[in-house]
Formats: sequence, structure tokens, C-alpha cells
Amino acid sequence: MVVRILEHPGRDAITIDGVLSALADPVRRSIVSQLADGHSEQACIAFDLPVTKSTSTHHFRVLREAGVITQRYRGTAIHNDLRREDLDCRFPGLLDSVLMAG
Amino acid sequence: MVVRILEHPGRDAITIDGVLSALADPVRRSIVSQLADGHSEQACIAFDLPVTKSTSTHHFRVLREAGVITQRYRGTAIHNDLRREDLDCRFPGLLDSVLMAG
DNA sequence: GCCGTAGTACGTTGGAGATCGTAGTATGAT
DNA sequence: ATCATACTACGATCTCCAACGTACTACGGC
Repeated sequence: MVVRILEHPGRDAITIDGVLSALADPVRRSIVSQLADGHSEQACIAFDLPVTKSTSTHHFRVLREAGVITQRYRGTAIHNDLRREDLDCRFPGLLDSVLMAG
Repeated sequence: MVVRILEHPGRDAITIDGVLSALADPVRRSIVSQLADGHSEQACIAFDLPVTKSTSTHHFRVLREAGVITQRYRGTAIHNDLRREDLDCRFPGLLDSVLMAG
């Protein structure tokens, strides 16, 4: 067995640049929306996305590295979660306004 | 004398995708910040930006086409303004959260 | 052990966009 | 008319990134 720990930026390492760039992509906004709609605790494959598996891996990674989501292994699957508190702390109102926009 | 009218999207034509993509660039966020800091009524050249004039023209254009700013000729200069009301109407809280972030 | 599931790594491709320089236009002042 | 100012248009790079397919690893069940 190997380590399998995914790197996440600390709360203070989350930048407005990274978050806005991450959220500028419609596929990634879709992931965030689905997470916000109680789609939490789900594997990556459970999301409804118009791209292949390898592309979706890329998008989840961008979201994680920007500090928008957390990813933790659970068996072979990955447990995805929105970093609501961290985002609300760093950039109050940003996540909500983007979610509200559709 | 020639027309010299710059195209702007109507309020309802402003998309979250366009706005987030526009605001994802640090140079453009700097323009928006300076506009918000009472830097209104200013020519493009009056902004403090780390790029050449032609590049700054590009960025102002992107902001205008995304519906973030208005641009109107005033002599040879351009009068730039933030579309606060339109943005607040379409995506409440978004502009403020981005401005707050620095 | 073997297989299926979930996701990653890697290389490639295509398209978008950030940057620049040069040449140009419109306006206002002299 | 001439000139300076402010900005644009255009073309050229160059970089980034979204997307894909293939090959791979890790885990869990049989």
C-alpha cells in the first residue's frame, strides 16, 4: 500500500486568482453546483459531466489545488467536498454569488 | 468625424461565464479595483498597469465586452466606468466579494 | 490469485488568450 | 495645416489549458 494523500492548500494559501480561475470554467462550476446541491460524499464518477474521465480528473484537481474542494480517498473512490467555510472566510459572499448565478 | 461608439452588452446579456473569465485575470482585476477606488472618469492611460498600451487596450476591451465596465469617448480619451448596478443586479454580491479580496 | 472499479499519469492536440511592436485613426491644441 | 495625445487594428509569438486516449496503479470482492 502506498501513501495516497492528496495535497490541499491551507486556508490562507487560497488565492482569489486561483479561485476565480477555477470557477471561470463551466465544467468546474457544474461540479461545484452539484456539490452544493447535496451531491457531497460522492465519488468523482458520480457527477454528471460532459467530459471523459481523464478530463474530469483534471477539473477536480484544479478545484482541489485552488482550495475550492477537498478530496480524500475512501477505498478506490474519492470523497469530494466543498470547502464552504474556508471560502466564506477568505472571500465572503463569493461562493454564494456564483452558486446563485446558476 | 466618424461614429466611434463602443458596443456594450445589455444587462441581461451579461453572463457569469464572461464576468468570471474577465475577473480571473489580475491585470483586469487591478483595473476594476482602481475604478472602484474612485478612479472613475479616467482615461485608460491614467491607470497604473504593468503592461504596454496595446495590451491594456485588450484588457479594457475584454472588461467592456463582458459587461463589467462602460467605455465612452470623450475627445481622444475614453471615459471608463464600472457597471456596478448592472453587476449587482445580475450577480448580487459578486463584485463586492471580488473587490474585498484585494 | 484474478478481476472489476475508480482514479491517475503521460503525451498529444487544438484552441484561446496574454503580450508585444508597428502602423494607423480620431481628436484637440497651436 | 501641423503636431501631440490617446487609443485601435493587425499580425506575430508564446504560453496556457481543456480535451482526449492509452496505459497504469490502488483497492475491494470473488
